[in-house]
Amino acid sequence: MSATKKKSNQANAAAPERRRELLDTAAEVFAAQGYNATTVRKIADAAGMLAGSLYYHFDSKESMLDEILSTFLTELWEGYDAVLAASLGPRETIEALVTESFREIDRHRAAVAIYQKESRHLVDLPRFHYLADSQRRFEKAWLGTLERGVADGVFRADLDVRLTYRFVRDTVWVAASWYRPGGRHSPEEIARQYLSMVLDGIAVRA
Amino acid sequence: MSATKKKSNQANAAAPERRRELLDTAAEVFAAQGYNATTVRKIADAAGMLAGSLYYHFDSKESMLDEILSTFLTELWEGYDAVLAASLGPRETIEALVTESFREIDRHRAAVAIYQKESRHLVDLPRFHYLADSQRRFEKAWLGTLERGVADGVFRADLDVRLTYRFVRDTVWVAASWYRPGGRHSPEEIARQYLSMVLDGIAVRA
Amino acid sequence: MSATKKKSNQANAAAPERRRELLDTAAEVFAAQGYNATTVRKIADAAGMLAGSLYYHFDSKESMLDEILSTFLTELWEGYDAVLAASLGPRETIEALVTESFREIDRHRAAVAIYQKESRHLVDLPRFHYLADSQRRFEKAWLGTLERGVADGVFRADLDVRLTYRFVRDTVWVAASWYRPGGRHSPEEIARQYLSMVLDGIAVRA
Amino acid sequence: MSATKKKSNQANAAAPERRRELLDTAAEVFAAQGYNATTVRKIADAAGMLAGSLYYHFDSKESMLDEILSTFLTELWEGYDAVLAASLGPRETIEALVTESFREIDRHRAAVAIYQKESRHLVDLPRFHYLADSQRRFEKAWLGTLERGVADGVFRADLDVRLTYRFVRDTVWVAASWYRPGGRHSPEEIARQYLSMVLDGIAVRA
DNA sequence: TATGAATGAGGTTTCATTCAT
DNA sequence: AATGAATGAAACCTCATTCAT
Repeated sequence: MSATKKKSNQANAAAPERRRELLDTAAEVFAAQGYNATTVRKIADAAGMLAGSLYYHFDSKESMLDEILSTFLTELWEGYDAVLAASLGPRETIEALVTESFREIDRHRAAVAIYQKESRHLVDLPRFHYLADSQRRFEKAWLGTLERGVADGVFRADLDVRLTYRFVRDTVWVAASWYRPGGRHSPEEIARQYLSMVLDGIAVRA
Repeated sequence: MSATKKKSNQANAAAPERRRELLDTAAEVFAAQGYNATTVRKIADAAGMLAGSLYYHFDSKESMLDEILSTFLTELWEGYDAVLAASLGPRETIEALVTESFREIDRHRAAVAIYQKESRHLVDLPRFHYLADSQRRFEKAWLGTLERGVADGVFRADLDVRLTYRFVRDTVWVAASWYRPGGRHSPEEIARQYLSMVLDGIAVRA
Repeated sequence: MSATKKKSNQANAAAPERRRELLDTAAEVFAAQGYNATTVRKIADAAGMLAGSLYYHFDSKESMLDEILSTFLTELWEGYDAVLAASLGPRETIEALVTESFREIDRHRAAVAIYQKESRHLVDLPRFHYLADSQRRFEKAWLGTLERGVADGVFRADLDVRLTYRFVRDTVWVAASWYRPGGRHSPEEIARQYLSMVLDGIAVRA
Repeated sequence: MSATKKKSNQANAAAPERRRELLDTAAEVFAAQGYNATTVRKIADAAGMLAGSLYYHFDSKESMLDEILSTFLTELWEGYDAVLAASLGPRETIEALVTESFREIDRHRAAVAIYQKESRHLVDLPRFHYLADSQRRFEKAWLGTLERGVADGVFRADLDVRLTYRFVRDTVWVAASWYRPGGRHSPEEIARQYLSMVLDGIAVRA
């Protein structure tokens, strides 16, 4: 994902499971404490090794973050692209995107939480420009679907579509901050409840 | 708010304008860059002084954060308590709380953004235990109102009230991440749109 | 000695020689310049490393001081306890304590000098409360022996025993301020001279 | 005392009582906490003013120390010189010097304590060279008297006179660390007890 | 005389990173 | 693969000192 990856420590692609383990550990700590507040030593502690040893596996703390986020976004877009390629109606598209999003939160909770908290600052770094690309595609997919729904008469025309987009987008992703995999609700159940609220409202109809 | 406030630099309460100016500056930088990524030098630069000079006014970077958050929460609860004391019906209470919340975002955008991003880690520090207290009161107010609404038959009984609470709560506060005071929408307009969406849904009624 | 010693850098107890070397270096500088006037950079210079590198081995400048003093006191009390356990007569006990003291000065000159200069302020810090404990035991041992000697008729009854205790105590320990190991006088020789003066006086007998 | 005293704040000789008050305050704090550990703010707090205000009265923290020490030494030498000019016998000279010393401790306890703790480092600063001068005169007076006493047969010849000098000198001055003016013993009484111990010993004569 | 606010140098500490083993 | 020790930059903070009022 990041543009320039010299030969670097990617060479260790020979033992990718260890890499993945370490990245998962790092992601948990980043999510719990914030990227800046996370020292490389904390990650190493959590992984049962010394700080310096991490540099056998990764170029830098930043490259860990990079790999966590880019891996997540790659998988996210696989799911989204499948949904978008299905050419569903606007309501069904929204339902599918929301459901897919909660599934991603289930699979990549830490990465989503990191993305939420850090992406704003990171976008400024050349290495993380791909975050901006992703955001643009994201907005296009969601906003487009909402607009199509308004045009088709399935979504209300009296709401500011841009405001609605922001509300919907944020509420979905911020769920990563409280969601715990294996909890009371499956991702699909959460998606169902959320969609029911957003589509039909919480008020009893007169 | 924070437990031990010796005589310390709080003594300068005599000339609070400069203090407030500096705290506003600090809050902007914290909100823009994140608390940990904000160096005390950046704050000083933004305030047009040297880093060390900040310590004439404040004990530490952390105490600036403390004062920003506690001031915000104090004002927030003044507004909330007024609403709760009015003994409105559940729907009207939700409407008033949402409107009040967007007004607070309008007034304390930076503080709200900081609160959103940092409160999770901060709660662990004894000094910031009051954040947890506030969260508990917050949950009680919102969740209680939703439950009362369900009991009264004004809110739908088929939605998980706890999930609904989380969605509603998050959507309100994340707005601080994109809201710009003086922008296209007034806080009241945003609240209206938001309430319309959450209460009645975005789908056109069958 | 100090109450809370998390895992921290004490963990390096596996390779204690480097630690001890560095502490010896630090003790020399502390003794020569005073604890407060000693910058951590001066210690690092004397040790041939950079200031930051010291923090690989120690938590803080204060913890270096703590370890220097507590190590010294531990060894001192080993010697003292052996003397006190021997149940000698009062005069012989004083002789043995004085001799042991000068031996400790010989072995831990820097630590003793630091103790002399800094213990008064340090006792106020919770971390250094053990200094007060040590002082109490110290007083009990010396004062008790003097009192026993007076009761037994081997020490003069016309002197204020408390004043005498202070004079004796001080004279022993201030020696650390001028004593140089390997100098003209061995610790035992100094002890002998000192005991002769204190026991029999410097005046020629009438 | 200190060589170069430009026009400086000595100009305030108009109101010398305030000056003296402030110096007494400063001396107490220096003695209690050590010169380096004493911030100018602590002195100002103790004097009931702000740190900056001290600079109306004094050029610098160092010049306060200078004035405290030089004033003390001036008075000390007035007393010593009177004793030395009296041409007493060696034993009577020692008695008079010790008595005079305890009187100085009574009058200048803080200054003596500071002198004890700080003079070693200070001597290196040009401004405080006079401390070295004083030490030389001091040694000459005491050591000379002891040697004269040995030659005259009033002091024992079997003791190392240099060691004895150090013991006597240190024990006298270190008393400043525990002496409290207005306590159980007058300076003269302490001197009597001390002289009795040092001259005749604490052991009962066989 | 004293205050309030600031400066600027320097101190302690943290931390990502490197590297020989 | 990992350790142990160190580097060096930069962070937070302290403090003597200055100065307009």
